Amino acid sequence: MRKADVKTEKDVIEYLKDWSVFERAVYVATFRIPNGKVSTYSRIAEKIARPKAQRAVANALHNNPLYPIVPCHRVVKSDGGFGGEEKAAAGRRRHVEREGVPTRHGRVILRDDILY
DNA sequence: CCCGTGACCGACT
DNA sequence: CAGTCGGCCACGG
Repeated sequence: MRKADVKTEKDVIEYLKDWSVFERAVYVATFRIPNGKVSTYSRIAEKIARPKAQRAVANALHNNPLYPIVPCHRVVKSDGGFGGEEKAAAGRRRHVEREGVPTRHGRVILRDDILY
């Protein structure tokens, strides 16, 4: 299956058939984040029943083979900041802003109504 | 099986 | 507010 044909959650799972169970869980959870909203590495970790695996979640998203179908740009740090290399981080920030998420001082304003 | 590597986090200075 | 520190964890070598 080609990346361009990945549309549904099932497609995501099939496309990632050879990846680990953990990584699939991370990508599926991220795939569910609605447009205009964001989540955090911690919250994703909680959603997949692995509350203490935020670092592993970040590692997985770092290797996201389905960007932007799996919207890893909607996953931010606990303080609303964007992790990773400066250039890539800025790119994800602009992408999120374009989706209507408010930011300030380069960080997402984490309000309950925009948090997934 | 041990070890290094991170897009992390909360507490603390 | 910025910088440190220790704890955490999946993954690959």
